[in-house]
Amino acid sequence: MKELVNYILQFGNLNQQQIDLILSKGQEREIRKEKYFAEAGKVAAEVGFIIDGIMRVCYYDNKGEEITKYFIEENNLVVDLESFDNGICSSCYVQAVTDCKIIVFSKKGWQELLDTIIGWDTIVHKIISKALIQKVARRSPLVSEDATTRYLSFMKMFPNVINRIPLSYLASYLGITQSSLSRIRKNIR
Amino acid sequence: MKELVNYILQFGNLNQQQIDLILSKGQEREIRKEKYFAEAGKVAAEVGFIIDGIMRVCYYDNKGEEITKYFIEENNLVVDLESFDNGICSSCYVQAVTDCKIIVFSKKGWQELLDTIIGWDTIVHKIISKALIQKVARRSPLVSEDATTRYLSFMKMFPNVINRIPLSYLASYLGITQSSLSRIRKNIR
DNA sequence: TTGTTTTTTTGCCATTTGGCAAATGTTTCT
DNA sequence: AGAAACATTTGCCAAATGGCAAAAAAACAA
Repeated sequence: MKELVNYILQFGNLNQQQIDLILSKGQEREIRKEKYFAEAGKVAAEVGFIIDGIMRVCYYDNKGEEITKYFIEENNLVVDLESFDNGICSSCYVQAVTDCKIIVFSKKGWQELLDTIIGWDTIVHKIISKALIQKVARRSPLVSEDATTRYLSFMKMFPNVINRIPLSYLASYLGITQSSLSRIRKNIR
Repeated sequence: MKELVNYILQFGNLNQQQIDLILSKGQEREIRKEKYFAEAGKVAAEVGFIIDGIMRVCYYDNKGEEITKYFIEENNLVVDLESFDNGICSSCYVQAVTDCKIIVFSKKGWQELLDTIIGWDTIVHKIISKALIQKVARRSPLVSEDATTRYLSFMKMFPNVINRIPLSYLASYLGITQSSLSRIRKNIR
């Protein structure tokens, strides 16, 4: 759980008692590659923190194509905020891309922390804002760059991810076809 | 200021005194078409709420091309959060696309509200989360759709914006060239 | 109105990317 | 190891988009 504690303390200070309380609400869980942490059509009921592994958020577009919206790496929260906060059905799947180890908080446990620990809500706000800003920042350049540039940027940004994920996931994330991505790889070598 | 009050009250309850305090910190300002509300390289020092008009956030990519990252319409907050919160230089310009009327809060006034009004931070957080989630939701489909679909989606989503903005802004927002966008328009008619 | 400037459209052709299917390579399971 | 399932690469050609420059249209100013 050390990773989670370090992560949280970046965003604000907590005493040992508060940290222990937080950890007491978290439950460690393993998720096998390709298994789902959350599914479209269901209401998100848990907040996860990835200790090890890579997950992805994906959905099916109106042509039935599976689109990877983003990847989430180690040391990040994973939750469909819109669904979790508002109790509405999620439109995305959250799937383990590699075998993952995560810490899970139930909605109930999470709420208890918010009610109990003074300042926890502020920390959570900061974490969430940062994550959302990061999502926008990562997704935006993909619109204007050409395919090769997108791939190179991804490599630069996630050097340790690129060899752990299937090409098809990456292609849909970058907004290109598998074959195009394969050709781009070839040209770069 | 009625618009601002309605907007805020969607996210939480406040009494009249609190509302008056908020409004007292806001200052009405007009921004002429093409003028800037905020500039790249400067630290964001104000939060704005657009009463009337359309603004856009844009930057110059490494080829020197001007890219519109998103449009912001009436009844939305406008602020570069990363810059405003962390005191770092902004990487984007915020520019009026049409003549705009906005309500402006200085960083100082904004902070005073946060310090004074209990629950205001929660409301602000909700507003910001929603806005960020919306940004991701709008930007994401642009990656995977083809150019014509992007344009049609934009038209559907912003029917009352499309005729108020120059083609060049829209093209860079959609990630295509002006000429392509012009041809797409032609084919649709 | 007239002339000037800016924006948008269009033509021509090059380049990029997609679609499909077959071939090759890799993983998984027994 | 061998077979089956799955992932990636490749070839071929079609379709989409870009680049550039000129023409047309629209907006603006005198």
